[in-house]
Amino acid sequence: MPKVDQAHLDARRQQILDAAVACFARDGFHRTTMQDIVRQSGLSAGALYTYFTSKEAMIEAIAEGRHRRERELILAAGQAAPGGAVLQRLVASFAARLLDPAEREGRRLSLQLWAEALRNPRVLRTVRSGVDVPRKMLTRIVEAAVARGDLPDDLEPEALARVLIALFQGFALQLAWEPSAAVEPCVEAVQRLFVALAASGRKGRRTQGAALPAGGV
Amino acid sequence: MPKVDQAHLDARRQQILDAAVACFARDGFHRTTMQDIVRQSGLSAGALYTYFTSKEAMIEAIAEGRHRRERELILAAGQAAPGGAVLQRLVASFAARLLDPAEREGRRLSLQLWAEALRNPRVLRTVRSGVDVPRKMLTRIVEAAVARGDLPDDLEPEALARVLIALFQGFALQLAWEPSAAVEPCVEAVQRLFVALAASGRKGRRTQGAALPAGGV
Amino acid sequence: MPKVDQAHLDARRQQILDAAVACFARDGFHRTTMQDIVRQSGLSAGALYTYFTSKEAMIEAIAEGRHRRERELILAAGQAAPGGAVLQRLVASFAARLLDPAEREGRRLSLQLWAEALRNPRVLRTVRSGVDVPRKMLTRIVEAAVARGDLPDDLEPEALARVLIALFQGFALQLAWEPSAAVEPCVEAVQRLFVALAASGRKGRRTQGAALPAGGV
Amino acid sequence: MPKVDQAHLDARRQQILDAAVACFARDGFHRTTMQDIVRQSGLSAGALYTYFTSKEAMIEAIAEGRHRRERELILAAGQAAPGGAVLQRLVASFAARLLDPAEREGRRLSLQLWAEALRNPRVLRTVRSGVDVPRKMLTRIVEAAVARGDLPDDLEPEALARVLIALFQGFALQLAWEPSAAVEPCVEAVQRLFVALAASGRKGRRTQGAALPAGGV
DNA sequence: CATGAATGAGTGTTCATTCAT
DNA sequence: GATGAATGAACACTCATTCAT
Repeated sequence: MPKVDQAHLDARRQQILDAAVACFARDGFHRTTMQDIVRQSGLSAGALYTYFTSKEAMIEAIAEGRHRRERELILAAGQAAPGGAVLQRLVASFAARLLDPAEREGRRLSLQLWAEALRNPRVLRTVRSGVDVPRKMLTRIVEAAVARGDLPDDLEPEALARVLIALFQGFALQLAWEPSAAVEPCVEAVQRLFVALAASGRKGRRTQGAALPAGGV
Repeated sequence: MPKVDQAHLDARRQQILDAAVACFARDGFHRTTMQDIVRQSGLSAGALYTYFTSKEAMIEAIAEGRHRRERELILAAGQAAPGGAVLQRLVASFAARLLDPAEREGRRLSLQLWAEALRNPRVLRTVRSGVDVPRKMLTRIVEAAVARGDLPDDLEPEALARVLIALFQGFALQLAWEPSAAVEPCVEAVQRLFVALAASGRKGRRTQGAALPAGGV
Repeated sequence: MPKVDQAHLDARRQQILDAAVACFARDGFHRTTMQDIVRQSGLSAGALYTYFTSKEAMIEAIAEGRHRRERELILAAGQAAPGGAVLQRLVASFAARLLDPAEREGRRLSLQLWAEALRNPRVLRTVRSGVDVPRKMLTRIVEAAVARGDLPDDLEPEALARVLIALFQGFALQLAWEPSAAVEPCVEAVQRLFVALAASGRKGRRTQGAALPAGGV
Repeated sequence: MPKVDQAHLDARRQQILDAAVACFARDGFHRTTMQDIVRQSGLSAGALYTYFTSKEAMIEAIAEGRHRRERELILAAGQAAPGGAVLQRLVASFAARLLDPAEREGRRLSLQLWAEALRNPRVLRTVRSGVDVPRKMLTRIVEAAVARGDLPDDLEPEALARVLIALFQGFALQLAWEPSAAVEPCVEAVQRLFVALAASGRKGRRTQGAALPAGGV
């Protein structure tokens, strides 16, 4: 009986998603035809529709997958770096992803998803939840830093969280258009900004960030 | 008498571009049909092709127009605010555009263009030049601030320029998905970051930014 | 300006409908592809969709056209034959259509429509209205005959109307499957049935139908 | 041990046909997918093809089954009512089937088959033989009635047989589109027609039909 | 210059059928 | 015998573009 095991089904599904991701990152959603994905996946048109009800559903599944992973990475980063210097460590972890060439495809895909979100409410929901969860976590981290006296207490923690996200996505954009852009100095600049902010809140003390190596990305 | 004066031609061309912008911002490039633009513009299909050789050409013209205006705005902002506190004034000017509801359509359109840039080399060139020119200008402004001693001299001016652009575009993204997002506190946070950075470079002096009103956007 | 006149548009529409009728009568609705109609009509796929929003819409338009014509024919037949012997004349007019070889395509098409009516509520409505109107007219004719004493007064006029319709459609079916079937003797038999019924209601009088020539179809 | 007894095979075959009949009557042949029948039958796609070589073969098997049963019913009706008043009894037996709500599905199916017959020669042959056999039997019955003097001797027996069939199928059509149509008065009218015809052949005698109860369906 | 009917290659999707397990 | 995942040729329909008027 070809009642194939779940692992096989999952593998096929992933095979299709991988092919779709490759096509979408290369050509965008709308310039990618189902035939492109058929060719890329090595499967048949019919097979694609056994696993996904439509091209749209594929886009949504990819958005979902990407943003779930996004959330997991950021939650892991947040938990891995408790106590002082969390923000710097988070920035460093963001930076690492920006610099990873293996993430280039993903960044192109994200950009497509961001644009798609304006038209597809399902994608919008996914994109927003992929941003909301990190924001909440970053907000809590900032709150903790403020409580410890590592950051001034007269600014909104959520605003700072949004600033971090804007920076991350803004650099992702610049890298998408210009993969050779030099991000390291930017990361350094961002670190300096946060170190300076931290210092501005604790006049007399040594800044915590000073403990980090200079280019500590 | 097909001879028609240039003003008429320009007006027609703009009429088409306006219609196209409205459609593209609403539905994205690929979900907008030429018929949509025909309807929106009140002209005929044939007329569209008298002024633009293809849909692609329309997208490129729009990209070109948007980024020319972008460059002009930022150059104006840079020239209008020479001397001390330029950075803060620039951030304030960015913020004003982010907060302007009339710019919402433009932000949606930009997002579409950013995604399109990944596929269309002409659009990519336009988008990049729309970012490069401001970056160069910002770099010079930062260099001047460093020279004046308003910013630490051990960070790359261009990196700081990129940080500013990343912030602006990052917030544009967040606003595109969530138009009701509270940006003012974020702008305030950004101002604080730059004020702190400025202060960190001049231990003994009064920070230049302190002269700005607290929520000085 | 290719703003073509209404006559041209109507002609084109009819050209498409004619092609569709030919295909549908030959192959049925579901075995006819749009490409078949494209070929048959000599137009392009796109042109078809300028005039009809879908294949379904074409079927409905054809149903509508057929049944409008049906109604008109029967109303004309009813009005053309007032007074005595109306029923016989009506039967003769039905028979003439059944015997007309030019109607063969139409009968095949009707059969397709009858089957389609079971699935498509719009077609059902059209088919039913194509039957209801004639039935009402026939009912009134029978009522008049009863009033004149040409038919017994103890049977429901509408029932007799339904009998006539059943006969007509039943023979249309038999002819669709077996175009060479001999209908004339059947028509004669039907005439005899109605003559006999008329006679049974007026014991003493000469039957009106007897005035008709023996094979008077 | 794929060896399975014949009863099992027959049951499976019937299970599939029942499911197919239900689907076809509901949705028509072309709108019914094999998956629909798979679901309805509770079997697998593969199983269907163990018992039938194609969807077409299933339609033909159903046509065959229906028309065999049809023939049997009518033969039984003819044999069960020998002697006088056969025609009335036959009409009554037809009417009983028309009025049986359990036959509604069958009528819808027949209508599909009639339309399909125009395209599929095998189905056409089956449909025609499903009509030919009854017609021959009816013809013989009419001939006997004529011989007995119960019907005029100057009309073709086969024509009268065709009239009966046309009536039966014509009413089946009307009921398929309008299940609530009142057939009883129509049956009564048909009976009256035949009684009158019988009477017209035997001026002086009591009509045979008069022995039947008034609404004797 | 303007029109809009016409084009036809290309799209996403379906579904009868097969066959490895 | 039974399964159901896989196939791929078709399908209805779209839409950027053209060109006769």
